[in-house]
Amino acid sequence: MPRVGLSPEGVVDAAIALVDEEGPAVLTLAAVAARAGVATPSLYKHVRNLAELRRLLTLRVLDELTERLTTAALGRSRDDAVQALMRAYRSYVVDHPGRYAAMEQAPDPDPRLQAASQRLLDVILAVLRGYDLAGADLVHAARCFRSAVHGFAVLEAAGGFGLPEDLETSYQRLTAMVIGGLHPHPPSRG
Amino acid sequence: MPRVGLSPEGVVDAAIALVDEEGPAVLTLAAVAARAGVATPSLYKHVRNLAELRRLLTLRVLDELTERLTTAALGRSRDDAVQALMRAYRSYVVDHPGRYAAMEQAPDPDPRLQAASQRLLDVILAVLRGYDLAGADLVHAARCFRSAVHGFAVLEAAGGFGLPEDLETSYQRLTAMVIGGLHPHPPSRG
DNA sequence: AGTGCTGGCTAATGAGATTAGCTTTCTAGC
DNA sequence: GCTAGAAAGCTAATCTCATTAGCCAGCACT
Repeated sequence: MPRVGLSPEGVVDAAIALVDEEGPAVLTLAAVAARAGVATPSLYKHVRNLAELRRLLTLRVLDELTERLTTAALGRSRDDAVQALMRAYRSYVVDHPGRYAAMEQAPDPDPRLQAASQRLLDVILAVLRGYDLAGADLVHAARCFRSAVHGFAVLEAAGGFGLPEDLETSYQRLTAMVIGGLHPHPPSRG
Repeated sequence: MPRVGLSPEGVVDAAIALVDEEGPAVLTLAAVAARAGVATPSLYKHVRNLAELRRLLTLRVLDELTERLTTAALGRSRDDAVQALMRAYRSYVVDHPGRYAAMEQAPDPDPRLQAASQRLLDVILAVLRGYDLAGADLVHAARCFRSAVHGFAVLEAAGGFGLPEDLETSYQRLTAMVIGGLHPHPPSRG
């Protein structure tokens, strides 16, 4: 039997293609093996087990996302940069909803994942530092940013927005809300 | 063998207790059966299958959440109500992170689930109507609210906020951000 | 041509979901 | 109290999938 020439990256490629096409629920070693043209046990020559494959998948997605965010933020600052970041984030999710939904949520002690999360966070922090934020305020702002953006992403990727109103418009409102939250607040009228 | 006196509700109770204690990953029929003191196949007398159990779990969580939000919003309006809603939402997640994380995300055609989602949405819409929002604007506002609140909830329930800064403070900032987004915007300074 | 590593395979084990079919416990009605 | 039938449990069996063990061929380098 001719060798397929698989590699850890190739296995992740197959897994990514799979979840892109059929959603995160069908991510099994059996399905990945079938798509890679190989028997299931052969995958173990490249990845330790299913959990590891999930981890590598998450890593890949985090890196792709960071790449897009970095590119989008380059040469921009403050509101302009926040807007670019948010646009880039959603464009990734819209382009690859299955991939985004397949990402692991639980915190993972794997240092590669920690590093990837940190890189993603760093891009966000770099942009937020453009406002006069420091220390704890910067952390709180980053959490607010992530909550809004990730919340929208999860809901959209999972098909959680049922109504027909335009999602692009909703996202613009969300963007305005986030940007508004980064500026000093006028007195509220209740 | 004496009957355990199980019921669909009892099975869901066991599943809830399980995910509360050990997280969403261990939700299997085998584990639920063990906790209920019954052999795995016996569960099929009460729920059609694992997917159905997940659905019932989600339904239960949605209803509990709606109950809390409804109580919190009663007698309040506008910023006061939004604040109460958000506080109640997070308190539920903090009280039962496993339960929240175990909820199904994918849209489900089951009419019971659709109805439960609608009830939850209705509470939010009722509060947001206190601002001068109508039609599409109301929908966009509700989506922003859900994104922020659900995003924070998911990240917190999954342990996604690694840094030591106070989460309560972060959530207050998020609340301020959401409320700010519901008021007319002052001109931005970039 | 020879050797060793590597990637692929088959066989086997074990968990978990699901189905079939049997048995026992309640409950209602007599 | 006695019994028929439904309901609720159980065991046995099947299927899918993850994982491990152990075998064999292709490839790289001598």
